[in-house]
Amino acid sequence: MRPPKQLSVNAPMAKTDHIPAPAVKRLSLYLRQLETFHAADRKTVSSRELGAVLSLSDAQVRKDFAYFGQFGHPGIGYRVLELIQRVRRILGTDKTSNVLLVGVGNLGRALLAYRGFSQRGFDVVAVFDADAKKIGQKIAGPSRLVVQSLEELPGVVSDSKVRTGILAVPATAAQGVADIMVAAGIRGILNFAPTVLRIEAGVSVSSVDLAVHLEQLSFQVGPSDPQTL
Amino acid sequence: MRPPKQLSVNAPMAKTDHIPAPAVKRLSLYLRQLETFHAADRKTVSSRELGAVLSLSDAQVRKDFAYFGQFGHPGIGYRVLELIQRVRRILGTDKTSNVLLVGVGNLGRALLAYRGFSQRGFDVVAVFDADAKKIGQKIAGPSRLVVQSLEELPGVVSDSKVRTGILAVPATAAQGVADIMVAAGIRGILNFAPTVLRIEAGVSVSSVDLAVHLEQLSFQVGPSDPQTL
DNA sequence: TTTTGTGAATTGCTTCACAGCA
DNA sequence: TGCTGTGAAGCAATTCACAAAA
Repeated sequence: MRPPKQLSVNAPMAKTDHIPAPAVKRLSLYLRQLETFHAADRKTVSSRELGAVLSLSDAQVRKDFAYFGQFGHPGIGYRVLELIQRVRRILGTDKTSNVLLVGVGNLGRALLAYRGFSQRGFDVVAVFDADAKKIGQKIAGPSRLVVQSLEELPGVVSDSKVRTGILAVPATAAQGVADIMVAAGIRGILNFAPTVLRIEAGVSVSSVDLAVHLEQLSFQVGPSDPQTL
Repeated sequence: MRPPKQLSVNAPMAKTDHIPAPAVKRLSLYLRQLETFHAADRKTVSSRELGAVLSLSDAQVRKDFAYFGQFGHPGIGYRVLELIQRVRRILGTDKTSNVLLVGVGNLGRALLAYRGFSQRGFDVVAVFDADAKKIGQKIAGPSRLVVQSLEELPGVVSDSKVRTGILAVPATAAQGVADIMVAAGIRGILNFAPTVLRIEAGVSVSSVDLAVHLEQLSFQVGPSDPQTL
């Protein structure tokens, strides 16, 4: 299955045969764990170790990386720092990218205060809200962001080359704001509103529904009232 | 090297042969959509319609429900209200359940203000933080909650029959707090800290890593700088 | 040795297609 | 007719197992 495809100075992401979505999801988890290993000064790690921490088989780990090229060193394992850099490149987070946020309610403010985004290469460069009372408000913290009107969104997208937007508005407003984002040129939306967005093909949507996660737990934990039908 | 296989789900319904995890996930999405249909006064819905909204095949929808029993009516479809009730029972959200939250930072406050939880049958009955300065603070809103010390957590768990906890603390504190939760009898943890929790079998964990979702989008959208190595 | 990378085998999930019922 | 429920088929993802490399 592998033609003599040496990847040295070539092949940025050449082999996009077809990558399972679950593998891409795990890539983020590997990256996070690799960064933990790096912080602990580990130089190399084997597929077995990395898998054990994440409750995955060693074969799973190796196959996931193999979708993207040759990353490991037989007899040694994977070099932590090298693998971090290559995974970041695959995910497109090796360079910081600009994102915008719409919806400065409780959730929006929490997301703005969340340090994890900038640590992982995402920089919130503009904030919008539909509520006229919020426009002009300064966001607490070092960001110096000021809440802008939605009307200014298209201009910001083209000026700042923003490709990704975070949607933290009520469910009833989500579709309308999403339409504005897409029309302005946004190519990916991280949606926190508990509703289905209808979006044209070519634009990616990732939805996070907090209640859904609690329901999944509820199912796994089982009914508190074990009999009953 | 096999990942641990826990989960001894005690069968609430007769036919708990083995249910695919993706099917359970979709159940939450079906429920949300059914509630939307109900709000629009729809009395029945076919697998085709329900699937179309969620971008799923009709067969997928029927098979998912079939894992749990006979829900539909040939020639009619599914009765919306009846299906809502049965899905809620399956997920264990037909009766409100008590949950607790640890970590009253930005994210924790946003989660406390999120109405979605109570709408879906979850009631946050207690809030904890490790920071002595926060203990005793009242939480804004109608809940009348007061931030408590972690030392009081075990008592609250047994008194209020809390089985689920939301973890909204920094990554460095997450494992320690999780251990306290588990020791106190918590059976399910919704974890917002970007770290892997090591938890004994029999306790479920669902992790939400906000940065991971952005990374997935980043991969799907592709590099902003398409050439380059 | 240890450990990767990968074809082959296996497991699991989704779709197909149709019997049966309203 | 319209639609569900379900075995069978098809496809996708995971695990197995081993050659090759250090």
